[in-house]
Amino acid sequence: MSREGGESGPRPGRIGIGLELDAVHFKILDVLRENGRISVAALAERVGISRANAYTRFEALRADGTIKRFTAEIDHVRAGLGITALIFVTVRQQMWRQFRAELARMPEVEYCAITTGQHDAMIQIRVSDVAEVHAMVTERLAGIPAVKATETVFILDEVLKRPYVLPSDHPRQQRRPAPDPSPADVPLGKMRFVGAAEGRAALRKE
Amino acid sequence: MSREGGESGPRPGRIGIGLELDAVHFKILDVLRENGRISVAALAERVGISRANAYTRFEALRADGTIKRFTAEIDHVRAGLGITALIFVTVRQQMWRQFRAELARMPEVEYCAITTGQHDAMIQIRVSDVAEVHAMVTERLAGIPAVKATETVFILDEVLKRPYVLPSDHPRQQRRPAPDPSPADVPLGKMRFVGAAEGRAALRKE
DNA sequence: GTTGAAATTAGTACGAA
DNA sequence: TTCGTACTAATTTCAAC
Repeated sequence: MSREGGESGPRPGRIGIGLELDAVHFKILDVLRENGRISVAALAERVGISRANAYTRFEALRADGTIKRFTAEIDHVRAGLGITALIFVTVRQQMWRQFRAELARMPEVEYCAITTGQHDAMIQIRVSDVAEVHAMVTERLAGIPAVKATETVFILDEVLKRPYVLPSDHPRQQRRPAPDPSPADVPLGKMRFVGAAEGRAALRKE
Repeated sequence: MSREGGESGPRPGRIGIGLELDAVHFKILDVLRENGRISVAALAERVGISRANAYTRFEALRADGTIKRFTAEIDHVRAGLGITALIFVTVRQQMWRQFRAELARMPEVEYCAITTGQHDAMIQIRVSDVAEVHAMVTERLAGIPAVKATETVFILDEVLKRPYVLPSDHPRQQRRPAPDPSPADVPLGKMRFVGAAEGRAALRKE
C-alpha cells in the first residue's frame, strides 16, 4: 500500500503510512475512548459490524499504533494529588537531551511538550500540596543546567478534558485549503500569535 | 469542603470524603492506568490479592469516582490530527459561564484549564493543519465576547505523557509541612512564579 | 478476605457469501 | 473483506470456608 494517485473524496485519516482509516475505524475509536473496557462483542454491536470484523479491526488499530494503549482515568484529587501546576521552561540550547533525561526521573510530571513562543517547553505536574510545587521548581528543575528559566502557574480548575479528539468530531471535515482572508467581522486586535520566530529555536531538539 | 483538624498519620489518598485508599488500591490504579483492559482476574494476580477482593476494590474505585473512566489513547497523527496548539485565553470577568458554554461546542478542544498568571485559561486543541488553528482562533474564539485576548503557541513535540500520576510514584511520599527555607545552593534567579496577584492585575488592563 | 466450583461470556478458527 | 457459526479458553459470579 503506497501513494494513491488522483483521489477526489475527502480521506479522513490518511497520514502517508499505516492503516487507512475509514468511518468504521473512527466509530470504533469513538466508542473505545469513552469506554476502553468494552468487550469486542459489545463494540461490534455498537458499531454495527460483525464480531469477527470487530476483532480484525481492533487488532489492526492496536498493531498499527493508532490505539497506543488503554488506560484508566484517575481522579487526582481523590488519589491525593490535588495540586496541578504548569511550569514553562526555557531550555539552554543543545542541552535538550539532558533536559529530557532529567524529566524522565521526575514522577510528578504528567505531561511535557516542546512549544513555540516565549518558552521552550511546558510541563504539567501533579503534587499533593503547593509546597511541593515550590520544591519541584527550586530543588529539582532549577538544579538542572539545561534549565535557563522557569515560569510557574497554578491550575485552579480543569474545565474539560476530552479523552482524545478525533477528526470525526469536527463539524467540517473537508476544509478549503486557504479560505478567503477577509475577516471583516473578526476583531483581530484580540488575537496574538506567538510564533517560532519570536520563540526561536525550540526546534533544535539536538 | 470539610477541613480536617489535628491529624497525625500520613494517610496517602485521604481527601475528606470518599474511599480511603491503601497501598493495594494504588497498586490496582497503577496496573489499570498502564493496561486499562486487563481482566480483573489478571489484575488480582498482578496485585497479589484474591479475585473476589480485586472485584470488590475495583468496583469500589469505580463507584467512588477515583477511577473516572477507561479510555483508549489514540495516536493523533495517525488519526489525522497532527497539529496541536495551546491557546492562552484572557477571559472577561463575569463571563466565564459563556466561555465554558462555548468551549463545550468546540470539538477540537481536548483540554481546558483555568490558570493563575498572565492569562486566565489555557486550552489545547488538536486539528489537522495549521490553517485550522488560525481559523479556530480568529473565527471561533475571537468571536466570543467573553474572550478578551488570546495567545497561541504550537506544540512541536510531546516529550512525555504519563497516564495519570499517582502519589505512589513519588519518591518521598511523606513530606515535611514546611521545609527549611534556605536554598543556598539553588540559583533562585532562574525561577519566576507568576501568581494570582500578578495575574489579576493583568486582567484589569483591558 | 480467600478459595473452588458453575454459569456466562469472551476470543479463535473456519467455511460461505 | 465481511459475516455467521461452532469450538475452545477464559472470565465473572456465587457459593462455602
